[in-house]
Amino acid sequence: MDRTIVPESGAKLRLVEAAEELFAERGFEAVSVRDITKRAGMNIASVNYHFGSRDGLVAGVMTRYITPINEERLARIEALERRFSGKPVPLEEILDAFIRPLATQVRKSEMSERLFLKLVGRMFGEQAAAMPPVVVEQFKVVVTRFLKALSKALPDLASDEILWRMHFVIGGLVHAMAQDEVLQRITQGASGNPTVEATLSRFSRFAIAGLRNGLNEEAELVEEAEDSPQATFNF
Amino acid sequence: MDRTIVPESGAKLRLVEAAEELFAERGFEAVSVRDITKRAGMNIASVNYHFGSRDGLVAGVMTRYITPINEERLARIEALERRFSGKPVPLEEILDAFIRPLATQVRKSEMSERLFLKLVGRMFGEQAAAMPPVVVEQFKVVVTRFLKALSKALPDLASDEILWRMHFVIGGLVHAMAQDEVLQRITQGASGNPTVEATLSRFSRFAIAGLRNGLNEEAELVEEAEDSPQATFNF
DNA sequence: GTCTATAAAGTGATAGAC
DNA sequence: GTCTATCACTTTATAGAC
Repeated sequence: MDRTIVPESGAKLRLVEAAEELFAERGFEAVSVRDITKRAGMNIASVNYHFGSRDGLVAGVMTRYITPINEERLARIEALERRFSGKPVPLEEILDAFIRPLATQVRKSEMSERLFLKLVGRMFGEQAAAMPPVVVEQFKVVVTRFLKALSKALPDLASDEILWRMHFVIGGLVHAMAQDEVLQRITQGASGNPTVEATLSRFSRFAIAGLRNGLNEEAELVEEAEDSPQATFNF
Repeated sequence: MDRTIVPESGAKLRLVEAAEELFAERGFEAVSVRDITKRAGMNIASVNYHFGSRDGLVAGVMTRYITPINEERLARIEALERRFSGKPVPLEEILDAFIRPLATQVRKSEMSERLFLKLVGRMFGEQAAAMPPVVVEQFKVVVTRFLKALSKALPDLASDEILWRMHFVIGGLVHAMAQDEVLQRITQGASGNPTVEATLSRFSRFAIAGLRNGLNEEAELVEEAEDSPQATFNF
């Protein structure tokens, strides 16, 4: 049995590609080994032979795109930090380093844009339980690195506020990726049919405004916003 | 068999309550009828007797909280439109009408805050396929109504831009609700242990900034000061 | 309404022939 | 590496006794 999780060619690749499509369409839980082997045109036993178990295949699918995305994120943020040598990296650049790798990998992928984004969206939206430990660990590294950069770019924000805002950003990103057909259905196509780049760019502008909220405005407003966050919305 | 989907008391309620907890913890797909009846301390056949099928129970769980939330949203936006009689309702008020009902229902619920938010978050995050048609229809009404209000509040934004921004808002909201433990784990508790109200309030400020991005902020602030005397909302 | 027993179909995994 | 056949188990649903 091949030890590599994600192969470049052969039977493993065929299985991974069939699984990706099905997982994107129906979710990780709702697809059986039989569904996958049937679509791949392979034998039922092949999943266990090549991946050890169904979970092994799930891990392979998760790793295949998430790893390059996170590696590109790290490479970009490191390049930015070198370029700005100690000084804070502008917020726009940080967010670009976080989001652009999605577009990069979409282009590399042979899946349709729509399916690719659904797949990546599901990896976060659904249980992280199936995520292989390696990927989870890599994620921690990425998040930690980006939070540190954000802290320098937004020095007037409390660190827990940055944490929460980044959490909201990731949520919007995941949702925008995975749930596009919901938007289409509710609005009967009024959202147009934009490219992935256009949507990600639209999202970036939205997210930057949210991250920067309360800064760069009147000083009074900043004070107010940070003093009593709860009183703002008196539930 | 009782025809009401969500009962006030008795066997149906016990099943719904057990199901809610399990769905919140593990997701709608990963829980079996056996799991539910076991936790409810009831017989395996009771789900089919009381709800016709597993899907009937899922529909009951979905309806139980989403319906009141959407009804409260509609009541609030209608009240606002009456109060502002034709003039645009301020953005802060619109978003408040959309988000506050979540806090209202959390308080009414007997579940823990954490579990309740995970449950509601999952209803959107996971497939809307299981959502009963009545609820889907109600959702369309809510979204349409709020988009119209947003268009009046943000007259300089193209309608498809408003659509997308609202989509990002809902995504951040869902993610913030359903995935709190991810945030906790990655950051080892640095996000604090805020109340639901505090989190929703934090999110509101983030979302309003994103929605308003690119518009003339000074003009907005002046208008806001004149239009809404209750300046407790310092967005 | 509640229970037992069971049907009918699906699940992941594997032994062993080729 | 690929295949068949099958195991052991779980799933939802239901018929029928009480």
